[in-house]
Amino acid sequence: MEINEKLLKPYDPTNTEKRIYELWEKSGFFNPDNLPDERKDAFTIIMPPPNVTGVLHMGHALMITLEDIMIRYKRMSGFKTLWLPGTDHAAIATQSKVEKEIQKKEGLSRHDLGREEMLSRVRTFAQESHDTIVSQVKIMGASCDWSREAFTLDEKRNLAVNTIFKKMYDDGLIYRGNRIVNWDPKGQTTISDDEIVYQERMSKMYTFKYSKDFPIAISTTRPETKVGDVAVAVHPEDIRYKEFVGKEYDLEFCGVPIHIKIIADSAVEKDFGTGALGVTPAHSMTDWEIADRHNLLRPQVINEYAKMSVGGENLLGKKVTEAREIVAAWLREQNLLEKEEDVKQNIGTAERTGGIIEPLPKLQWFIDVNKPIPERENKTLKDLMREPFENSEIQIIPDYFSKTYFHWIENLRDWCISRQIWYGHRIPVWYKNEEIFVGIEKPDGDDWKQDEDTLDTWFSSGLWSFSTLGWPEKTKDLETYHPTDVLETGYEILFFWVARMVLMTKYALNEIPFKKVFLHGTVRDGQGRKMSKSLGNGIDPLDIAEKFGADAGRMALVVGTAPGTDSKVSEDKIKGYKNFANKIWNITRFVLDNVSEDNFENEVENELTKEFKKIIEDITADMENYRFHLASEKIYHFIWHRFADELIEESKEIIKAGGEKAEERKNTLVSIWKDCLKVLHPFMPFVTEEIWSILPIKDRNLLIIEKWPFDHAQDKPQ
RNA sequence: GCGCGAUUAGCUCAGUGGUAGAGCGACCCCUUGACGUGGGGUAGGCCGGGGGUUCAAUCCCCUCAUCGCGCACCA
Repeated sequence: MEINEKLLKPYDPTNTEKRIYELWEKSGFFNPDNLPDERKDAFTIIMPPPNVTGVLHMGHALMITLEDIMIRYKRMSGFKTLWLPGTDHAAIATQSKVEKEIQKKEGLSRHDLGREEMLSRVRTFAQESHDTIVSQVKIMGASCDWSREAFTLDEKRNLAVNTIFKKMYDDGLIYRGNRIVNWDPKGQTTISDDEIVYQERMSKMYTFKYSKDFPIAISTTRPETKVGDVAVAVHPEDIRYKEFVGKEYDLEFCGVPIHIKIIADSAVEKDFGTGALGVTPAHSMTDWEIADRHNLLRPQVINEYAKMSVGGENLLGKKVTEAREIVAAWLREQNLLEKEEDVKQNIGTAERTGGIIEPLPKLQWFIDVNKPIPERENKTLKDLMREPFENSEIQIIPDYFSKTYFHWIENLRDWCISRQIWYGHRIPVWYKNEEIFVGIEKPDGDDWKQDEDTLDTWFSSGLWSFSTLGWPEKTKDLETYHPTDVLETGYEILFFWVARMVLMTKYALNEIPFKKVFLHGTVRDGQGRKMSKSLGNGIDPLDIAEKFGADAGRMALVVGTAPGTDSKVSEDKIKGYKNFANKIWNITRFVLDNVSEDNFENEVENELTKEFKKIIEDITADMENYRFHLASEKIYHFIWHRFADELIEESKEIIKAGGEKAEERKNTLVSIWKDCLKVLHPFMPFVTEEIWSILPIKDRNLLIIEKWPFDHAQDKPQ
């Protein structure tokens, strides 16, 4: 057969991939509305929206690869496939990134710029970042429906956010309260428990008495907070202290008058330190809860800038770290210090700014996770998050992650959703004198002033599975594609995101958001280190696509990477799959070189095609069961080491000898090779599509909509 | 402290209740018209230790050790 000129040179992914992607986009097949035939069953994945904080990294590349594999496989299997892409405004992450840049380049803070100017700067940055991300997603070969693209902060999503906020407020699930929160003094905002990163540091533990006359010694690593103490708590069964419980003392501690009551509370560990806990309600989560139980005062002694807000000249206005030294020195001087020891301590820092978290009481908005919801059979939001996993409506892959999930739910506290930043969904609450209005839009009349705060970015992310489909409107999309089939994401955001999507979706629609959660691990460098800017060991997916082709990068990411486990990627590994792309290029050349167009028309069945059918059956089972790491390896292995190394090698003799056997062999090669390309297509879409376009097939479709070569509808209804 | 995972060839990792697998690397051979981005071959593993269940365990159970991760935190 006459050979296509392209095949005479080695495979060139760089030029091919771009052209092929345009071909797919033009075909319209990314959009399920345009798919041929009657397709009844939908298969839906909503893409976890990358943050508009910069560019894509290998983790995104893995996510896109896995989702694209699922979507392409299902599209070829006759499903009405929707893969809906989008991006996340990532409120605090994006704003703090832009703030840092402005600070660095212009020496200005956001307050120097003002709310409107700052927001406009952030929006510009977000737009640029968005454009970059979209082009990168395309380079990876993602067959997602761009006509339905969404953004967590666009108008439609804002309507969804405000609608559900109002609903939760009306149901009493959202409340405004003065409670202790995690305050980030550096970012000047609250953050949720999940945005805290604990760092181990050495610090000093001081054991001392408030005064000479006080009967009990206490231990602390934060003596400066002790000017805010209102009680000393001991365990109810601690005989050492029983006689003191109930007594009250008026003292002066480092120049500040304090009133201490001795109380018994079982939250206190008898064996820790002196077994007595100085209770500082305003600056410790545990102590706040103790104060709740014992009805204690909660004097605040530290302000939003992590400086002392009480005391005389010696303390007032001092940073907490300075105040710590001052109080310690005072204790030594007064001879009150009994012990001073070095201890390891986990210190909470803000994920985005690195600021040391200062627990403070603040007036904020919260979601109550323990309140019964009448229209949900009096279940709590916690219940709604837990149940779909308990009764297997939602399955996590790999399933051992469900244990981690349950563990997290158990420890869940009310979710603080208000943030003192500007970029994000503004809280849909308006105030006028003593009045408060919660609604989807600004109320009529003048003088209404909207709440200054914005919502935690995970609030809008939690709606993602249905806000993207048009909710609160009753759309056709919502009816067709919800609940979605798979949520594919990294295990590190199981709590941040997965749990919150379940919460929001169960609450808003009384449906699960997805049937399966497929978790992937972290992509590490060849030595197993996390890729990071500071280490400079990051691999840029774009460089990879440029150098080796996106197909090669995709294979390197997915072969052998079991769900939920971390993987290592090196350029060597990727290079191997570039070679593989070239291999199948040359296999095609051999096949076309040795067969005629007639061989493409002939049906054939023999031992070899039967053997191959078994392989496809096996691979299909892997695809159905989300074992893409095995499926990809199997087709790779078959093509290279069975088809090329053995079948082609022995074909040389057979074809040379000629006759009937030669013809049958040619038919066999063509038949198997066509199906190899189909099976490989979800993994290496570009090179397979390119080769498909070269094969002499009559009435050819694009490979993207060719039928998967195994009819599992009869064998394995999934 | 509680929980989860890992421990398999030199390296990176799959995998299965029935005499151990891949990729890369190493060594030897092949400069044969699809491809040297190639082909053929060789070496190399008491499948972390100990115990148990079983006719049979790398796989299931218990336990220990080491590493990693998550959560909670001790004030």
